[in-house]
Amino acid sequence: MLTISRLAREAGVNVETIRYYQRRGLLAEPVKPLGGIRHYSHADVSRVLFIKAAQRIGFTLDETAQLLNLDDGMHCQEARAIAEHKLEMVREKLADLQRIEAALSQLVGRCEASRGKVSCPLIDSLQPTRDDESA
Amino acid sequence: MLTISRLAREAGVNVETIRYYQRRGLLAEPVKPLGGIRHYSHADVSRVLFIKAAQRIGFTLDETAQLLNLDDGMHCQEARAIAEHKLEMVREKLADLQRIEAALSQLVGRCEASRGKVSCPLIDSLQPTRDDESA
DNA sequence: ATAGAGTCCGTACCCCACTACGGAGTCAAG
DNA sequence: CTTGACTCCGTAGTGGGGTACGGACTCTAT
Repeated sequence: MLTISRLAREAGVNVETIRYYQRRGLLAEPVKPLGGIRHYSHADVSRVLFIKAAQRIGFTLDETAQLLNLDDGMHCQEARAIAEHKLEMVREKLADLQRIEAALSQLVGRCEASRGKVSCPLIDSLQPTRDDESA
Repeated sequence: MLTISRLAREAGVNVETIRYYQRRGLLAEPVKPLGGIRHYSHADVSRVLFIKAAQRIGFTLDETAQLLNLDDGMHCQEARAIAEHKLEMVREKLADLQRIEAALSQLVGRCEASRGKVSCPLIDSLQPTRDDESA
């Protein structure tokens, strides 16, 4: 069982961040033993680490809250709809990242050989294939 | 050749956003023909689309500016150092996304079958493998 | 020649995700 | 039983990434 400051330290965030996540509903506030001090578990550490990881890959706190709800368990119909939507987002991000990865690693490779100026077709790597809108 | 508002429309952003990116140095300001109006190219559209895609996968504008520098071309030594660093970030994000993808698609699969409550080990999917810190 | 739409530029404002601060309470060590 | 570190809670401030606004200018179309 951890105090709030240990939870924060183990998760690599500020104490205030924990309290902020509680206000936002991403983290439950443990019951306070009548005028005392709240206790946290290692599951809370994992939860905060997850939130931080989700943010790094571009999810907002609201989106992350939805992911956490899926983890917490909910009824199938709802869960499935949300999961499918998130899955779509995830796959788009994944595809973009893979294209960036390819472009960057090519650049590194070219740099190994050449000794002048080099550039990297990064911008092109992420252009939407325009089958749609022909304006 | 485009006006600023067409550039903005084609890239799906606000005119003010274009000007903001110029101030931040992510987009060059085309020369203004003496008391006239600036013109933009389709390359600028691509550039803005790239910025937006980079943001979706969790890069800040400063990081995105670095990626754009790589695209613009720079000297090998510098380029390579930056590219390798970004590549590392990209691969971490990729790994996290792949883990989330696996967890989500499992959840969707389970939902197909069951009809009660389901949950999804999302949090666990992103836990850092703790070889380090043994406190 | 003038109306209306668009541009230019500066400044101010907004939302999100924190982060800091301050006063009151708690708790363990000396 | 006091001191010092920590907790609790509310409220205020910060930085990133825009967004809005307003006045002067410019560029067509009529």
